Amino acid sequence: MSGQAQEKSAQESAQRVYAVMRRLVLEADDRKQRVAEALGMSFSRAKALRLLAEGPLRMRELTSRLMTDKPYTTLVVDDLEGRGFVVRSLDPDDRRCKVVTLTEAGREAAARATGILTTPPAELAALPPEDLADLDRILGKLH
Amino acid sequence: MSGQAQEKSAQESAQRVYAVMRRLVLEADDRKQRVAEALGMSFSRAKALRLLAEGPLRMRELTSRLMTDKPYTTLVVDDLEGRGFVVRSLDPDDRRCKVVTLTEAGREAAARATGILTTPPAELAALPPEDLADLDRILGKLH
DNA sequence: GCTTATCGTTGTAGTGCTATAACTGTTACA
DNA sequence: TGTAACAGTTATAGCACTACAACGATAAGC
Repeated sequence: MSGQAQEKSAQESAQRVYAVMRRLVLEADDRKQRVAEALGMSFSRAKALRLLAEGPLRMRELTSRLMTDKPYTTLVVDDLEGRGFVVRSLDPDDRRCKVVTLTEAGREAAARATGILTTPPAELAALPPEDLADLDRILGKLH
Repeated sequence: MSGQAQEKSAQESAQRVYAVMRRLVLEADDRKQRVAEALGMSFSRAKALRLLAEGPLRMRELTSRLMTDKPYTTLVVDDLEGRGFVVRSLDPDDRRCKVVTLTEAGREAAARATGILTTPPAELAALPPEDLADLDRILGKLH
């Protein structure tokens, strides 16, 4: 096979591979809904919880990480605070800022969401262990 | 390695693999937006166009494939028809039904959307050809 | 032929998110 | 010290999508 033909076939492979990945992950459209149902809140709230599970954030940081705007962040945090999943506290270093921190209940909810979102589809998990090891090795190269 | 340990490690692999897939595909959140911008319409319209690119559908079928309800399908098709991307015609076999068919312009728009959505991320396409061939072979087993 | 069901349409209401402006309290800087 | 900038909140309006009820036209079944 010529170099060009090899390159072409590699790009076709990439396209097929990406199509399968899309199918596997977009079955996750359904998962967003499952998370929303499991936690009794819209998915964007769950997303905020999962972000905060990595550590407390100022409102401003949360806004930027959620790719939203300040007023909506206020709304989301109001809601999460009302449910007892987060607390707001003043940042001692800058009294303009408020720091949002997960409560224990919030941490549990975030973990539940993460569990639902990160569990691989049965189809994928059912591949032979050698195949999974190969996928793991190859995709591990990406960062 | 014992059978149990092997099984455990396989499931851990699956989880890591799925996490990478999620990251690659959900970079596609951005792609939905890019499609919407490129076509100047909301993503759900583009989804309808892509469905119709496989062949004409009755309103009822479109509703079911888009997982939406009848009134919204009417709205979407009204919009697409107004843009000259689809035409409605009476189904000769059942005069209650209307068949929605892509126009040439609609076909082009659908192709543009598909191009944006199915192009593999550069990161993935840049893997060595052997790796892409392996991924292709393994993921090809899934259906 | 009459009833029942289906297809598409219209209308209305509600949800979740986005966008913008205005305001308060706090900080930074000239 | 006075001015500008920033963090967060409130209020308002709009968009995309969902959900439900009702209607006319057509088809199917008894």
